[in-house]
Amino acid sequence: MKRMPSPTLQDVAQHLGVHKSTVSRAMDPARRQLVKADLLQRIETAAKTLGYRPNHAAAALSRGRSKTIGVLLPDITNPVFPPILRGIEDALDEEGYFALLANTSRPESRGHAIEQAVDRMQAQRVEGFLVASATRDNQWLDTLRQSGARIVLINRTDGRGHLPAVISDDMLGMRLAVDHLVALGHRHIAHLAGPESLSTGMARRVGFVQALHNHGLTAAQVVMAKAYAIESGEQAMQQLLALRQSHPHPHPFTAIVAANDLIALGAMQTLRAAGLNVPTDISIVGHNDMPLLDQVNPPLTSVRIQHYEMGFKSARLLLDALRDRPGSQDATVMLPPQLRVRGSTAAPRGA
Amino acid sequence: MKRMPSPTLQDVAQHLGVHKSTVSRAMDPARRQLVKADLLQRIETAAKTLGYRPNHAAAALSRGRSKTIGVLLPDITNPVFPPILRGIEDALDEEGYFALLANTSRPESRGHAIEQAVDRMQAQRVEGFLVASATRDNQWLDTLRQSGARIVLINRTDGRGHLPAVISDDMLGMRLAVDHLVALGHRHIAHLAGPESLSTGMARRVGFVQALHNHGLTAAQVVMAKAYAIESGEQAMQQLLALRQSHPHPHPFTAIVAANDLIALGAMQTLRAAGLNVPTDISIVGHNDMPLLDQVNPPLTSVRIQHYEMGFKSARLLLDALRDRPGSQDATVMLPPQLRVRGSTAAPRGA
DNA sequence: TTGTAGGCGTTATCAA
DNA sequence: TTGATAACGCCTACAA
Repeated sequence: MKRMPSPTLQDVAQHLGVHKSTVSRAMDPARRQLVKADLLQRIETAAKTLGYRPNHAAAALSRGRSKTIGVLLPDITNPVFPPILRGIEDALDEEGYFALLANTSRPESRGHAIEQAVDRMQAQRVEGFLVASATRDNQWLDTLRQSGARIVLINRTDGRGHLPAVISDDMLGMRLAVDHLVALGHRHIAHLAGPESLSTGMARRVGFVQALHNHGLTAAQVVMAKAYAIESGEQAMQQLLALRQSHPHPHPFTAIVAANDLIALGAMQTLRAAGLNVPTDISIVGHNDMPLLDQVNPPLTSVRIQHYEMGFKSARLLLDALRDRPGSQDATVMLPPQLRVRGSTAAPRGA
Repeated sequence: MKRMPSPTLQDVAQHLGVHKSTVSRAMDPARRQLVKADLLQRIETAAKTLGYRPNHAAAALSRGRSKTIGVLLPDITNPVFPPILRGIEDALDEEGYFALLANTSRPESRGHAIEQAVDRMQAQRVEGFLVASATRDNQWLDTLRQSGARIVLINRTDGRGHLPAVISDDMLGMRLAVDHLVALGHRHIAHLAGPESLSTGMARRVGFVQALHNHGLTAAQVVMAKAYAIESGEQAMQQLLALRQSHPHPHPFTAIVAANDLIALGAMQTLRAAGLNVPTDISIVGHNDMPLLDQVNPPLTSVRIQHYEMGFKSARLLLDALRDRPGSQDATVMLPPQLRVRGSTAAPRGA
């Protein structure tokens, strides 16, 4: 039959007795017009019958653009990331780009996972990076930036430097949560914070305090969960209940804002185990609005973040930056979250 | 400063006054031994100080291996796919491969989404394909196979041909579900099936009937859901209840096996709305064991599929096939599912 | 409107 | 053990 290797421009060219440059032109939408109409026609049919497929690897080498970008995220298995990734790929797809993905949180051999991934991506000559890994330890990020790489951050900001980023407005998110609870009549509200080492953990805690302040209120209590996980939520809630016992207060908290849905779910379990009812005894608001939250008992009120849009915008921002389109420099795009009110929040007892 | 483009083998070579071939050898672990020890040393330090980074695009062109494989799946946003993808990438990572991902289900311009994705992947010269898109309409898959591409299927089989595949043992899965219910005392069990157009939909329905048959039982009723979605589950359950009314039976079903968790969740909602209690009136078993199922009310008993392992094995299988290692040809690997028993199943009334 | 030549950064094959 | 040369397939000048 035919030979194994797929035909090249050269093959198509000599099949027609023309030069490969001509075929190259004919294949490029941008320069197609430079080829006479009927020749173009013949080239196209020849290409089709020979089964020609462009070799992007060769084009990449020649033009220095690989049409790939690197995406770094902790773990695609964490439900916040799939919509982000989907947004990224939908945006990249429009321009013929592919994402090279790396899950940076590996149980084994942790530590250099990120650096290795970045190395491999640079070997593949990715044109830029989308970084959703949220650790605030940034050694590698600094190195990466100094190497001149194009970078856009997702759902996190950059401590010192000013890298462009697409984030959710955590101040607003907390304001929505707090305003909702205050409107229901709550005046004593506690916060189950996320790890301070993550930028969202810190931003949401600050946002929570600020939102209360807007109402002339102060935080009833703040306890930090060790991780964004159900068990951490359980533990943190136990601490919160212990605090409540050891420091009896004339007005104990009647509502809780959690930095994350998993923390909120853990808290609900602990409350249930302690014989407290949600929402009649205590209201709870989560954060992220992950899937199936409407199916738990009670359905969890949560701050919905525009994950898909974050992914999409960040990819667009990066693509624009690669074109050196101005206006995309150092931009920090903030997306507004929305509150999804469900059954876990209600007016406090006797309100 | 230094020039923008990253240094090449040539740069490193002339920095040391040696030939680039030598540097090339020094950089390749497999041929490193052919270089004298001290020269190797000098080359390595020179490479480090110059900031040399291998250009994989060039290597790909030269060696004809891109070190990338294409992954086709409907939508990463569907919770079954993240663990599969994670498994794939963990396996690929071990060999320095990257996955190029395409979400094949696009709302707009549906139809040619898959073909376009495949085209782009072939242009990138992926070395093989991992296909988790489950439609049983296979025009494009046939074309792809005939083009000589290496393919491994995930969570689906191939109608006519015999492509290697990694699937879950759906017969066993249904047997686990049915055995569990029968052991609890159920004798009249209905099935909410998935779409017949998906291979899992069909396989699970067949498995269900077979599993009942093993006990000398026959299916109380089978209704097909239009999609793997909560709403479809609600609708299908309504049909099931209607059937139950219109055809009064001396022994109405006391348990339901759903082809999928979302269908099961929808069914639970409909049952609740109809004033029926799960599990006291009716037991329900789901399928897939998606995240947060232990948090719904009641916690859903479900057949847990080894998604991560499916991804990992499929990638390994493909990598082995690329090396022409025998034993990996036409292999169909079947992974055993497990039953996760939770609160949605109990003994039937009066048992 | 088409052809020619050279180069992108590597690897492979010889030769030295 | 190292060097020289020719691909790999495409793109971009520039020349015709």
